Amino acid sequence: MNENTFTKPTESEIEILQVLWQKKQATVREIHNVLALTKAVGYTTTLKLMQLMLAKGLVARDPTTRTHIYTPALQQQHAQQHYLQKMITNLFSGSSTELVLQVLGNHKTNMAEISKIEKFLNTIKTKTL
Amino acid sequence: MNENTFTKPTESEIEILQVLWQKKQATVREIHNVLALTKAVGYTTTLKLMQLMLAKGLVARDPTTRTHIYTPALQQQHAQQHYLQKMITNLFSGSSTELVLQVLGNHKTNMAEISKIEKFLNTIKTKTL
DNA sequence: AATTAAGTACGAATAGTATCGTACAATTAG
DNA sequence: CTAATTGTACGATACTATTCGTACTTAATT
Repeated sequence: MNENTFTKPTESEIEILQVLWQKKQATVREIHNVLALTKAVGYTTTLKLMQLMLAKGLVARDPTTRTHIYTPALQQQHAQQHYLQKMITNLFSGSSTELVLQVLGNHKTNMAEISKIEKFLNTIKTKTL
Repeated sequence: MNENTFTKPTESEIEILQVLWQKKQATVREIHNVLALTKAVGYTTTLKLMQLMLAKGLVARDPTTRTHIYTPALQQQHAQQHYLQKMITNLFSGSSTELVLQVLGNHKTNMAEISKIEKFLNTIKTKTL
């Protein structure tokens, strides 16, 4: 698997990646414990999924230790871009601005965050001019 | 199917809904023609999908005419919110602001759109104060 | 009226995803 | 040293989604 090729993770795989992105690395047990907090799933199911993800090149692992340690092999930002693009196309008729407005309208955003966004808009402006 | 119950459309179903949301209403043939522009798919496949969507309550149709006319039964905004929420949770570690910044960074946004966003941020500000 | 064209209905095959039981291996506890 | 515990490997199964062929129906054309 070439690292430029984006292998689309399934929904379950994204849940696992999400944990890996946050922890940087984790064992199957650790990931399973996190998933088990929000849904009923057997340990071997998580294990199997991660083995499949390894085959797809979505994760890497250190097999030298008895308990394998997994790391994400797909950058979070790559996945973010892929799914954002798909979402803009299929759900927002191609308008990224509509998506932004929808998010801002539906989620509490505090002052610090608003400032961050405003600051970012200003840098875009200077480039646009 | 109760209208408060959100039946999660599959990916193919969203593609069909996208066409319906834009056209407001359409026949199977019309939708199929649009889908055929971007992917190879048989007419009866599209038909079958739409019949399944009818059963799920994702679309409605007027069967009094020979060629049934379909309308979306799921509001675009509801689908948008559902998938945005999921995306924020699974791909952006729960941070809607991160998502906004990512979108703004990856998509050309012209002055008119920037202003629209800034205006919206200002209305949020007054509510936050 | 008969033929062709355009439509719906739906069973069945295929493909993709998720789930878990069981076998086996290695480590740890007694 | 033997048991129990904890881990990996992987086949089998169930579930979900997608695809399309074929039968049938209705309308239009000749």
